[in-house]
Amino acid sequence: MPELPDVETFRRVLEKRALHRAIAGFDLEAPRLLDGIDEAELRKNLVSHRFEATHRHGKYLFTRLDHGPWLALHFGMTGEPRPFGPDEAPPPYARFVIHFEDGGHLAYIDPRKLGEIGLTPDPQTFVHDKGLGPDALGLDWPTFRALTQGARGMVKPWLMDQHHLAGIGNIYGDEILFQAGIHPRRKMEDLSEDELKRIHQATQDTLGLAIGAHADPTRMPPHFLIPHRHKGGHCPKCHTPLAHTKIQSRTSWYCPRCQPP
DNA sequence: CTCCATGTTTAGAA
DNA sequence: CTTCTAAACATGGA
Repeated sequence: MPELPDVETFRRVLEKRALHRAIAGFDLEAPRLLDGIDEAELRKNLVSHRFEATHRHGKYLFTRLDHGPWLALHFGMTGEPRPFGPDEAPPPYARFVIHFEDGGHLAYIDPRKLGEIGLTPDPQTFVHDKGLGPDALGLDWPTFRALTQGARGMVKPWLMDQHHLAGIGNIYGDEILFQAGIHPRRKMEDLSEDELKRIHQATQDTLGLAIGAHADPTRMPPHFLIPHRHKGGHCPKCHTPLAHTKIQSRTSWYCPRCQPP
């Protein structure tokens, strides 16, 4: 699930459930998740401290500790934060569980262990070091247009490249191009100003509506592609059977009528 | 058993 | 140098 709307939803969960609570300790079942730090360093930075703020950039979630540094979380393909109570058992696939002194817990669940847990002095430094582009949400048209200047290659991979824009993955890349009426294999250098504008608008609208739906596919607006992007699915706008193709070894779903080549 | 999966990185081909 | 493809990572679900 973790693309920008999912991670924004996670951020709101942490904002409500993880701040200002003293950390008693943690269990780390999958040390491979650590990125650039070891368990001892993580322990030194978390234990007896508390989270005081949250921030999101693209698919990364940050929480600031009371002594300055930020915990940086990436959720891979299957990661998700999940708070649970003092008398509850940890959820399945809890790879990293923070225990608060008040008895509550915060689990980081990740069946496939493709996520990342790290520390950074601040999100700006982190974003710079990773070479991430600006956050896809809230990007204005002049900035978006400037980013696309000189861009080449297929539009879908361009949108999904975190160095251009941060936050769009395979699912929302399809959704944005569907809403914009652009075929995923169209080339950046062939897109008109009007088409780029449609992609920009669709990006803002799609991400905003998805966040409004708490990134829950069952709560997406009726004109969304997401609930239909599977075998036998039809276009929610014109009812044409959906088509799919492999782009960069990922499946892209689109409507062959609303998104002509 | 086989195929597919929301991400990122990397090797190799073109 | 850039673009594109395939695969690897680890694991579960259909």
